[in-house]
Amino acid sequence: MNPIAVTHEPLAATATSAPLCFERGQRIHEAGAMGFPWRVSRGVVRFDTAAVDGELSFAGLAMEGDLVGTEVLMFGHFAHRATALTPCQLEPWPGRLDQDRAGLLQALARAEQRAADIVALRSGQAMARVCRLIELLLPRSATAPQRTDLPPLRDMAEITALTGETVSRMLSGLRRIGALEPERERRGNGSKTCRVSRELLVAA
Amino acid sequence: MNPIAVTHEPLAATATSAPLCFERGQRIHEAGAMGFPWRVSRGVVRFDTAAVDGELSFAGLAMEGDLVGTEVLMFGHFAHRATALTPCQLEPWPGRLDQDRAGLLQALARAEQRAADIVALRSGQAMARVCRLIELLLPRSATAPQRTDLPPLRDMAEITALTGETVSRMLSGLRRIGALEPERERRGNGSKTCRVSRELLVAA
DNA sequence: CGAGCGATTGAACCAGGTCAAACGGGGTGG
DNA sequence: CCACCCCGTTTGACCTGGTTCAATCGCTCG
Repeated sequence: MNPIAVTHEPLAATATSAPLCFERGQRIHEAGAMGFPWRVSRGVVRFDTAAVDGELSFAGLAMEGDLVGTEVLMFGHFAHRATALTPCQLEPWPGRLDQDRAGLLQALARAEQRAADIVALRSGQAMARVCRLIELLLPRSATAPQRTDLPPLRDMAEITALTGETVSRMLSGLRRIGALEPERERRGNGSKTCRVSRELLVAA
Repeated sequence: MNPIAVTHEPLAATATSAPLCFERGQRIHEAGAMGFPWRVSRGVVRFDTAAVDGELSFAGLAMEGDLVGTEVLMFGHFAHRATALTPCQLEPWPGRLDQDRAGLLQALARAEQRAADIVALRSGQAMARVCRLIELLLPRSATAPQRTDLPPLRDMAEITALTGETVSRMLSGLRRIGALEPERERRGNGSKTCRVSRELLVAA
């Protein structure tokens, strides 16, 4: 559908220097597949890992500036499945193959920060978790309009360790107090753009 | 008490090449303090970070082989408070200051693994979480006796996102079925060494 | 001995899970 | 064009696992 978006195989093989775009829900790479590391230049990426029982389960997020799949430089294949949680854009990393110590250090610090974020996303009351998640999904630039394509309920539920029903109830609550407003003009895919009021969000 | 253990200040300043030992509960470094990165050679370290409200809250774990405080190489100070969750031993990292790309890559992969572990520690039923935590605290070597100094209830509660009361009930349950057995001969500090049956643990 | 603190246990409560029904919108086939 | 289906979402009613509050215990240290 999106002419820019392509499937994993060719892009992983070419490691072109052009950034690549993915739509909400699109697979970026499969666990165990081979490829190269990426850097998220826009959007949010979801990781899933194979649990002991073989089931894939939520394992983490990567956001603007984070690296994706650095483990291929060690193990030769991706440890997690990566999916676009919001429309997002990735660029090959490192741009040049010289040893990028500073980049790695930064990635390490970011990874730890991200881990702390995720712990926070799964702690506390249901409403607070959902609000934190929405906040995380808002575009980083403060000037940008506060609107976002919310991921499917199922994703939000797995990320916050709640059930879909509970997330739905929380979203309803947010709509009721005006913190969240559905926008007309839905695109062909199931995405539902919402206008978000940051103030009401943190208040809720 | 332990003659090997020393407080944070001197060791952070010296960055000696000798490994350092900490007892259960001992502070390793404070958030915001200056110092050098470490590598955990034995035991488990707990991180706490200042939340938005200024409160310190659980943010992660570092286990055997993980790096601690690499962010000082970027920011000049520690991002988290680090505390010894079990008796543990740290060594300065890197041993030599040449660019250790492989080490950094490994650290990155480990950090992601750790993040996934922690997500797992805070998901699912209370009993399962407590069991997973205990398993994580067991010494890594398969040959070693399956015993461990359990951290204070308060720590276990914060790590698993449960209450102290619930953790206590779960531990009582594990003792009842013989998966956990308190050992006599308690040391001076509050530590309670326990014998653990891995089989019964995973069964519970 | 008594103070203090963590751990344990009990009882009541409630936030969120579970189950089930209904809704809505997009796609498909007639 | 409409009928139908599919699937994600919404909403309600009920249930329960874990929290909360509180009382007690046990150990350590003054």
